[in-house]
Amino acid sequence: MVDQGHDQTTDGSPGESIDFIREKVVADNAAGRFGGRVVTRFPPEPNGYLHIGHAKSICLNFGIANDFDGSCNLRFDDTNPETEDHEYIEAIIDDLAWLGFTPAGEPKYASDYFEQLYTWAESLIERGLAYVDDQDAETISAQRGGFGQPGVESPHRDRQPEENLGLFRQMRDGAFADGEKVLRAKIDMQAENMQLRDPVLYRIRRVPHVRTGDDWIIYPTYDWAHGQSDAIEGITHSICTLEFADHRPLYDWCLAQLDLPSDKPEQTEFARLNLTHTVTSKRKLKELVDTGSVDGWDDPRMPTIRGMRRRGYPPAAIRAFMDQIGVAKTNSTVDVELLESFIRTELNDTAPRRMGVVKPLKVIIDNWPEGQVVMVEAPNHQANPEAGTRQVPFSGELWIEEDDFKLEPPPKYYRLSPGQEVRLRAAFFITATHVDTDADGNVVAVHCNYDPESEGGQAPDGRKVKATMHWVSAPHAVDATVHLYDRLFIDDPEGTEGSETDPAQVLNTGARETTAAKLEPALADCQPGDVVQFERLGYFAADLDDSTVFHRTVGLRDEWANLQKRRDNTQGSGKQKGSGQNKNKKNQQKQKNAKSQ
RNA sequence: UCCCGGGUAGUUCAACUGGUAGAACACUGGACUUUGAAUCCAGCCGUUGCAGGUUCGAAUCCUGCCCCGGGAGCCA
Repeated sequence: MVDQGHDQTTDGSPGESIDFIREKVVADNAAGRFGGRVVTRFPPEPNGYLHIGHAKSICLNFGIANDFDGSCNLRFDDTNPETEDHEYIEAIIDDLAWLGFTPAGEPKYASDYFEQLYTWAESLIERGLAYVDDQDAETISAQRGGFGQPGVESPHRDRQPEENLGLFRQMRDGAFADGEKVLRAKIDMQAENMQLRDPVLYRIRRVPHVRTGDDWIIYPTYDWAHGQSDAIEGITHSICTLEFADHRPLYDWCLAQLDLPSDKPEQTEFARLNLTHTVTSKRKLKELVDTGSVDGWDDPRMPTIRGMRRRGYPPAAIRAFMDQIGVAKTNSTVDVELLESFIRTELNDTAPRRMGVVKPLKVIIDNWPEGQVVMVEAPNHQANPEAGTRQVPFSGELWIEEDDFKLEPPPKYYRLSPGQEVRLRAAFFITATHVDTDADGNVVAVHCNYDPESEGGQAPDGRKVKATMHWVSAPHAVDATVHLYDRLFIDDPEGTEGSETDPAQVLNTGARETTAAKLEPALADCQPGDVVQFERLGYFAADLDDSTVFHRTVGLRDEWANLQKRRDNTQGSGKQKGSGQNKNKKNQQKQKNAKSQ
């Protein structure tokens, strides 16, 4: 298994802190359960693209397999032909590989087991443990009862095995219309756990299946397929999210009815990942795509694997993040800032440094010899001399960042302003003298003088400047389109989960700002997907299709921006940070409770 | 209303299963700096949901309560 970045091995030695699932595995191994084998699986339904939430499950399942010298399968849970598609299968295989994980053997499919599942269903019927019900979905649902309310047994519940077997075979052979009959497990209509009130095992659906085409018109439900698929593949630890906890008794019941060659797999649930400012609901993400709120599943603003890939997130950083947040049963919301901090940490080590001006302002050096161009040598990575240097052209006409000049500098501003001397990175000291303005009084160019003695960025007299700024020589600049991103969602969008709030309402329509940037010539050599640091601005990824387009992966930490934000906050509205949100959440919950009672 | 799960710094997780509640991120300050970055040091943050009980000693065990999440698809 390919597995960069996971050097952690777990032997359960005391002092080492491991999550509750790994603890369980350690205990199982110590007890000799499963003969010491550890086999997990990642079981997506191929009905959408993978997102950051799936990445947690992937890292968990593959991580455990790796830690315990086991293996992890990729299995498509393709039991519902209505929503599934090849497009998704291929994308999932691709995304998984990109994340850095290699499944054991070929991808598996629940549909590979349809025949076996069918045979097992017949054996259930023969033993009087399942029956064919003629009632429609609405009736079955009503009879199921409610929380604390008794269930009502179907009039067909006591059909004899021979009759059930005949009907079930007719179901498979097409004698009935879609929805006319179902196969149900005969468990307990009074069970406190709703999942046990005679759950549906098979339904009739005349929809071509991605893989089996028209071979079948009856399809097993999740509950009848999942545990058995695990068992067939010899899965030992079946790890899923919390909402399946109520299904566990059913998972166990199904397996208990069957004669299995090996130990029964064990289901364990963990809390799914919630991120602030992020939606991780397939339905809502699809809505964003369908309504054109984003460019597609791979829009760099999307929390999909493909979105993050286009955005320039390194897979190693995503893995490290998942290791850090750990695994628990507590419902929790992780701050996206933590993810971003891992992205920065990784990119800080790996991304070559370059200069790019994202919002250009013209600088004219009045005392620069007309037409002269010199090459200056700039390091590719300050902290890593092995990364080498590059030659960057310098001339009398430059682009600098709009934010780096102020006609009237605020306190503690030590970038360029009239009379202020600054260093241009790896080049010269310059001092602003005067500006050109347009008819509206906007600054269109800053005139400066340079110090010829300061070549390379150091004055012979040893005088210091407070600011070092990036720049690009105007005649040599490479034009590029740069996308700057903000959070896709203004507020915590998962707070609206359960209500019918349109994700579009919390959508930050200003999440993408596009600028015409001026880049140093070396940036023309970027290959699609390359991620570099534009010094002082952040990390930028060359687009996968067009490497003259750059996406800002993540900005650098910016203390100057923080300082200004704080200044604004203390001056203006004294808005509290967390309390408002919490209150909203509580109110929503109250409303929700009121509704359901 | 019934069942299941959960509640520990701002956030995510720890706490060798009864022995001084720690780490990361965030935040604050300092050092260094040709990125207001990175790096390095230091600091701040806790009535462990609440109230009782057992104990020399409780985040941990017991009782009651509160709050949050999930569950009544022929979705997964």
